[in-house]
Amino acid sequence: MGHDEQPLWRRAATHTLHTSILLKAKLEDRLQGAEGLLLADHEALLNLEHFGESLRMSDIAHRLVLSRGGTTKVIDRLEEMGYVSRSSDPADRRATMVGLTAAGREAIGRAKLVIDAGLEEIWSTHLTDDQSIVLIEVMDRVLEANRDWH
Amino acid sequence: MGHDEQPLWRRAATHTLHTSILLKAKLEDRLQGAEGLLLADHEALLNLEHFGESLRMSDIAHRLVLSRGGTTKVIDRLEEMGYVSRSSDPADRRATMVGLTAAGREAIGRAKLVIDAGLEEIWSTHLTDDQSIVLIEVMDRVLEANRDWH
DNA sequence: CTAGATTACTTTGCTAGCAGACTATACACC
DNA sequence: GGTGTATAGTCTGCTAGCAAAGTAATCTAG
Repeated sequence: MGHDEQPLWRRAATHTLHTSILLKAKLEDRLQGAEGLLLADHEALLNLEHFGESLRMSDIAHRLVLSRGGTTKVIDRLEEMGYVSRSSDPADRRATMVGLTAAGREAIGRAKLVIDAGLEEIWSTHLTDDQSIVLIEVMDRVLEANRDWH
Repeated sequence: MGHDEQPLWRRAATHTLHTSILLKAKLEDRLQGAEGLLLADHEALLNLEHFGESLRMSDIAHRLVLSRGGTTKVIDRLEEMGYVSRSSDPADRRATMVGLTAAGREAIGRAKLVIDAGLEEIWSTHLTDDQSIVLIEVMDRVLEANRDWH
């Protein structure tokens, strides 16, 4: 075994890919079990919380790196759960504004506990601060360099 | 902005998650465009290449961290493309052995070029060797600690 | 040797998300 | 104004993958 001659960055890339696919599944499983939310749902709620609580569909799509159709479905789900509400933008009647409801704000609070616990269990005991800093740097840089894709 | 008080490992975790979701999509898009293969297909082929070229379905499922049903579909696809062939294990007739065909071996060669080019474009210019080593260490450790899940 | 339990795989029904078509509104230029 | 073009969102198939039920072969007890 191990007659591979892979450059370091390639091994880093494949390890990162494998690990994060598994962990995404694990985290999503937790969140869905506890709150009936997908990670995409949670991200949408977080974005609404952070950015004015009233975003247009296309803004949400862009922030979630999701197709327009996918975003429609995410917001459909959240609206059905009573966590967000749609309203028409009077200034541009093509646009749909999405806002958090009170129930949505409560859901964020509960979800945050689940996510934190999950991430902590998965990651915290395995990461030193130095390693965390490297990860943040690298991921930021790579994300920025590839964000425009698609 | 940035009145967040998140611990470092949490930011590292979320950055890693976001980045790798995007990059998986980008890489898969390349591979599918060039060879009509999904990453799961490619992983299956690689596993067949590395481990004796004849694995049982359940071995493949385990290695790909995929459900049994999902594995059936992956192998269906690859068989239809002529890259693998199924045969019954004479020693245990419940089992299905999957083997690479010559065309499958060629496909691996072509896919490797696509994957390498994609990974290189995405990662190589952004990773120093030191950073790569940190990533490999961390991802290995985290994967190992969470592998048993599911 | 045969009844029940286990294992290996496939099939079926479901959900998430994409791509592309469609509708409605807004803008630009004549 | 009117006409062409771009944009916002939704709708309609389609695919990947899961979970759970179904089938077939093997093992274990008695």
